[in-house]
Amino acid sequence: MIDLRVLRQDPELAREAQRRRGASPDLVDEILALDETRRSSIVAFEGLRTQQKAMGKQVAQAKGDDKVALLAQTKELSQQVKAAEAAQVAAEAAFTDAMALLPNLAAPEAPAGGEDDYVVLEHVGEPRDFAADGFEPLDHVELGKRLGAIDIERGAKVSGARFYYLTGVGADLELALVMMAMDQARAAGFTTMIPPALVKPRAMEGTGFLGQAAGDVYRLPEEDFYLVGTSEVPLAAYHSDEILDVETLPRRYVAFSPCFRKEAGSYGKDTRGIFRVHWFDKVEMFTYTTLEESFKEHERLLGWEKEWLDKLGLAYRVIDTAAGDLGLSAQRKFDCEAWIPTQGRYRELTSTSNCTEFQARRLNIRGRFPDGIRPLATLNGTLVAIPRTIVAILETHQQADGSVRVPEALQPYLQGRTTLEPIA
RNA sequence: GGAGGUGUCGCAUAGUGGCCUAGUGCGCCCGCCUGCUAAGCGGGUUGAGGGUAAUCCCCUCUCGCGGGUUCAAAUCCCGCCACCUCCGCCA
Repeated sequence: MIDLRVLRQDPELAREAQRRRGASPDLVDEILALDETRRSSIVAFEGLRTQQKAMGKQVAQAKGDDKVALLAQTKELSQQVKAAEAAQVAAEAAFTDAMALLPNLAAPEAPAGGEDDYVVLEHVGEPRDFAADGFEPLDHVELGKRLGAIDIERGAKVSGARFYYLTGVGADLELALVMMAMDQARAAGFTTMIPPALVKPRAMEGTGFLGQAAGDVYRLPEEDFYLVGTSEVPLAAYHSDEILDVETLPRRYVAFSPCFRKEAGSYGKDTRGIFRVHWFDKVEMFTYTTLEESFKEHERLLGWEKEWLDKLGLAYRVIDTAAGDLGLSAQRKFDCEAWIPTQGRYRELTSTSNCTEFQARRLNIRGRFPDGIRPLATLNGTLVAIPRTIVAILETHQQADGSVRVPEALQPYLQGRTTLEPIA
């Protein structure tokens, strides 16, 4: 939810933001009209309620015939109050529903347009030149098989398409990556968290995942639970309905959790291997801070993501996502895309979003400032999404004999192994 | 899953239909007093929304949440949620 005051004072700002996302600006005017209706219904209700309270006092003190007469009057007034209250509740709901549809206002710096209108901010490292090394790179599916690291056939047998087992050194690799990521985050001052992966609708709705992304979310209708697609959800909802002292900010959390995604609408995309799957584990960074600080914090989160990819020896580029590709909650988003040798292109490995006060308004997360109470800003950033990172590592660091070199920083977490060798 | 209990303004409590505009104590904040501190004295101290551009002021809502009964609900009734105790089941 965006700031209603801003919307009232400068609706053109919001209309323009909608246009830059490729969305309709009419929603803004719809909301303003509903806000007017809502306010007049409040005035009407409060007036009647004040009358009712005054008469209630008279009734309490009156006796005999006076009381009987007063009761007849208050009875009628009571009906009016009820009607006015119902009208007010309805107006409020109509307003809130419309407001929930309005995405965050994209940052002025975010490029206008859709998915393909991103701006490349920088390239780090050079894609590996396999021609110079004198061999054709294998893809991660083949490498995973030879190393005994990834079992896709049995994943499909047990759970279906887009499922997999990490086995042997593959499983070791996940645990190593998780520990290494946690160590980096802990050193940066993050509090380690293991959050629930099943959440109630409020948490999902509040983080903005029941908007356009709703089709991608698994739901347990029997219990009215959702399976989270990212630990951003339980981390954002962690402080819902709380007022945090501003001196305790920023609050930085890093969570390990499974992530579940239907991947609806991506039929035929990335069907080979474990690049796009229904379930994976992820280590996610999350920050609560002030709106003013959020922009610098966003840069810091990006910095930690880059530090991470640097340590893994991956070539990547950083993109500034276009307004239309921001999702409901984000004001600005940077993606780090690593070079995947057998795909011959850069693919998203991590993503960091500044949601400004958008999620905080929906989840009622506020800060106590010297001059009052205001919503906080929330930000999130991937440290490591396991399968994609494994894909990038295996393909990038493979050697002619089918073995894979282990990046130096990762070696201590893999029992000192410097290479992963094919089995049998 | 079953039985019972509890849920009031940061904490602890009072409040069994109208004088509750929710009292009191503790804590906290401001001031006074005071060699310093403590004590004492006075005032303030939930949050949301509306009137307003407004940190003043006025009003409405807020006693776990949602319904209902009533002219009137913290109080009575129903449903839900959370926590506690016990039983069952289970990794």
